Amino acid sequence: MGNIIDQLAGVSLFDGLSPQELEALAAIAVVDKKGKGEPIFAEGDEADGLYIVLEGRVKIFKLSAEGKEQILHIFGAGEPFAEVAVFSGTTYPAHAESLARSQLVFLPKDKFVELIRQNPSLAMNMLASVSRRLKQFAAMIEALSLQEVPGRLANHFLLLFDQQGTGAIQLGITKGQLASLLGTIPETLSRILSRMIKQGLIDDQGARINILDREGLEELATGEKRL
Amino acid sequence: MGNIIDQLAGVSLFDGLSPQELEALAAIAVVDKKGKGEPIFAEGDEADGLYIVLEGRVKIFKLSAEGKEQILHIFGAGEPFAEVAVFSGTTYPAHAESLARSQLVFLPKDKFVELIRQNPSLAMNMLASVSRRLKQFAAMIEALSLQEVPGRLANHFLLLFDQQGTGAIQLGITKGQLASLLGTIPETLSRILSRMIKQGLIDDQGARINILDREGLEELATGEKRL
DNA sequence: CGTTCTGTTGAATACCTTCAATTCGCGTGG
DNA sequence: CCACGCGAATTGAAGGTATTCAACAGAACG
Repeated sequence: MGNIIDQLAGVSLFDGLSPQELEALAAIAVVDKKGKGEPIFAEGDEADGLYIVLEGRVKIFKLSAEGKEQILHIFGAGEPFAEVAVFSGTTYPAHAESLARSQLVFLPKDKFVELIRQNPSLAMNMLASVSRRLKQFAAMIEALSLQEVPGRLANHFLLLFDQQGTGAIQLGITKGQLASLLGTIPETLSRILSRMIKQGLIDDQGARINILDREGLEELATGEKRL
Repeated sequence: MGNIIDQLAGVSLFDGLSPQELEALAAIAVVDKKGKGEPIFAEGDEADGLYIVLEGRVKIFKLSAEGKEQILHIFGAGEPFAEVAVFSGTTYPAHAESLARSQLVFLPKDKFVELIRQNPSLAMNMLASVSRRLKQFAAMIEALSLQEVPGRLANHFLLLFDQQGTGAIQLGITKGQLASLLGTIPETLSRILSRMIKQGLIDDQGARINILDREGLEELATGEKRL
């Protein structure tokens, strides 16, 4: 199917690959569809390869003994995940679940490693991708350890603001998921949102948040001020 | 200096490289010595390359606005750090400081990237290294978000137990540094240690800790029990 | 129109941090 | 060799932030 090749060509991880190389990729690719809420793999599962999201959304998360979840990442179209599985260890280090009707590409470990070996550009792209991920995780550790929930939330809003270029932010996920992404629980998030509203920092319209006072959020994020 | 080549040959990141390749590495390597407490780079500094610890210890850490520090990693002999700088972004994402009299090798970004391009094995080794790091960070996020300090500490002890293969653990760092690594402060660590002692889980001899009840620590780490 | 999932709010509690005061350990200099 | 001094570690009391548990409101969905 030329279709798969076209879709792979749009994945930034594969930027700079020749048509032949893309074809080699497509040759080993397996398309997989998942419904909303359907698990993709569980932590500890045998790791046979990595995935790329063609369509939909996927969450990567850890679970505590008591069932609390910490979302590590939410991936959308064009993003690869579980690359770690290919290069380190034999099992997946976290859970993956589809958040919507999704279309995925699975690339088997062994064959993919061969392609990387033969392909310096692909290797560099992989390194860039994993390194970016590492930086994001470092920022997450910093946030969890050195900031309180209001600061983390303010940070998140500012990030979305910059990404979306508008004061009318789309969360893109439920508030419960946002709480889990920030390392807290829905109740706490709800309380902090209402405090932010009371102070005129934001306006809450459900899945859309309006940034009313960017300055104020920045002061929260840097710890200069508190709610 | 053949000396440098020998030392680089002992670095696992360079496993599988031919003598010529090692020589090419040595040709671009710059040796650097740092004293105890001396900064190596600061977060936000222009990132020109990566480092390898030949001797000594280096801590990588984030700082909060109020000056609290979160240690991300402590590296010893043979370990590379700041690889991220080479592949993603132009500035270092955290601070680095020497914890002892250290000898470092600096590898300039541009030249090192060239070597990777020409060297699939080196690329694979780099990918494995960064991926391992990513897994460690994921575990750290999990710990910070889903475990309380006693659980994190128990986990850390169990890790050292397995690494060192003996119940007489050497911390290798000060308790203050351990606190920062676990995302807490010395006072809290101290209190929890004394509770662990009271319950007969461990015995505290300063820089050495004796594991008296591995089972009990595991129950703490999994959340089955609390202090 | 009812059922279910998501989100909100309140009260009580738990955990960790902050601040302050000692104590301990150890290297340095007398 | 001992005494001093300084940083590291410990301990206590008070306070703050986030979680837990429970009840309820609201939105989404069939």
